[in-house]
Amino acid sequence: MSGIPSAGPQPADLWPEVQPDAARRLMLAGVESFARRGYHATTTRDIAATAGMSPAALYVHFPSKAALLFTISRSGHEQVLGLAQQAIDEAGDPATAIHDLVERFTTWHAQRHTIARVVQYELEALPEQEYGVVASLRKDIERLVRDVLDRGVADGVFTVGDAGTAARAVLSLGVDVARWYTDRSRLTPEELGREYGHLVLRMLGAATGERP
Amino acid sequence: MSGIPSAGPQPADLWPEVQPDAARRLMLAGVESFARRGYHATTTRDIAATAGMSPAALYVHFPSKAALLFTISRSGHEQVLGLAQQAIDEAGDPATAIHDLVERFTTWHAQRHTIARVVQYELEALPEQEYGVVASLRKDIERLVRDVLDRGVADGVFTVGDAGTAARAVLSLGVDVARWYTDRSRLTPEELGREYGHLVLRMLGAATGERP
DNA sequence: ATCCGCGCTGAGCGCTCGCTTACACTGCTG
DNA sequence: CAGCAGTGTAAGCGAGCGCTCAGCGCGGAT
Repeated sequence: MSGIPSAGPQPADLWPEVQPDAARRLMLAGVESFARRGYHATTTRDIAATAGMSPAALYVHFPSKAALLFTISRSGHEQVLGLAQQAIDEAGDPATAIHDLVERFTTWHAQRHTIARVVQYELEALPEQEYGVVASLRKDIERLVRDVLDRGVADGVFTVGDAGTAARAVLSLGVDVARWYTDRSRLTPEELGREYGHLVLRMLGAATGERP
Repeated sequence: MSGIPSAGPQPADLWPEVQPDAARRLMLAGVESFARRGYHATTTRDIAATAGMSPAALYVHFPSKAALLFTISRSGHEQVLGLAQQAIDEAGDPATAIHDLVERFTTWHAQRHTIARVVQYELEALPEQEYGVVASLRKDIERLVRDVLDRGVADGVFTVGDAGTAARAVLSLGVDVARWYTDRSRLTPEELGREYGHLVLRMLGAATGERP
């Protein structure tokens, strides 16, 4: 159905547009630290040390530790939203759309599992206003999936008891990948994405013409 | 297939065996605080205030804040392991076993979503030794699911590309419920459990004799 | 040659953290 | 009644936190 080539597993080329270079290094260091220990257990000294700078350097580029998290989180959510939207736009029918969306969504969460962990599990640490921005992006993503599911049910390709619950389940599978996937996991991000795309179609009652 | 009656949505009767009463109130306060803000963002003063005591009272019953988390986490993991084991023991075949396991697992995570959040998402805050104990319980749970899946594949009732990946997916669905479920969610824990039990059977390629 | 402004640092401020200590109250036991 | 174990508190210690600030080095414009 889709078959996206891997963009490379390293996050080195994340945020190529962020200027100056030091700000990007701080974001990278923040992702690393937040993912490993969690936002609240991470100190600004940790982040600075990982980025090879003094603690005060953080405040030259970001007004606060929370603002650094927000920049990371918003960017990640925008990437995911874009990737979901693209999968839907490029697909002709709901089954292909859901399949490709799940495949790319899952692959992204496995490939970028460090940033994905921050994106999915540290958003409650955001200040109220910033949280609102991110929450709105999350609603957009859920709405996208929900709408495709509704179309599929209307077309008779999906059979689900409750579309809202099914949408949650579809996203849950991909989101949870960020929790358990590591670089030592047996399947590559692409293999996992393909497998999950398949599982989800079956879960939704869409015949995929398979047999072992 | 199963149909477990709800044990009551309130966690008031959790840990009825914990003595003295003040220790249980502290655990309850800890669960509440850890779930809402996360372990590291929770202060011992928060916990004590929620339990209606002075900060020093915590140390009468627990040697440290981390020990309180450990007590909560271990107990929760033991409950989940027990519930999974029981579902398997009571079922005659792999399909029924997986269905009932997912149903009870999901219902538990929705009904006890506050403690489930702590159990599933705060374990990395545990000290190394305590983490080991909990990690071992988690391995037991995963092994349980994995074994049932293997049996089902051998019997020809399940069709999956990779049993390990499928086991992860099955557990992911239930675990992630703790992240998004709230008391205001549209489906009751029991309804959600039934729906997820159904979805998982279909995901595993087990015909359930359904049609809308 | 001088100046400016950006990127960065060393030092440290004010505060809150987990936890300890000294002590008080209660009810039970001899 | 004295003694004691169990349960609680008020006060506060030392450490580490997020963040600030005065100043420094340096490349480019004047």
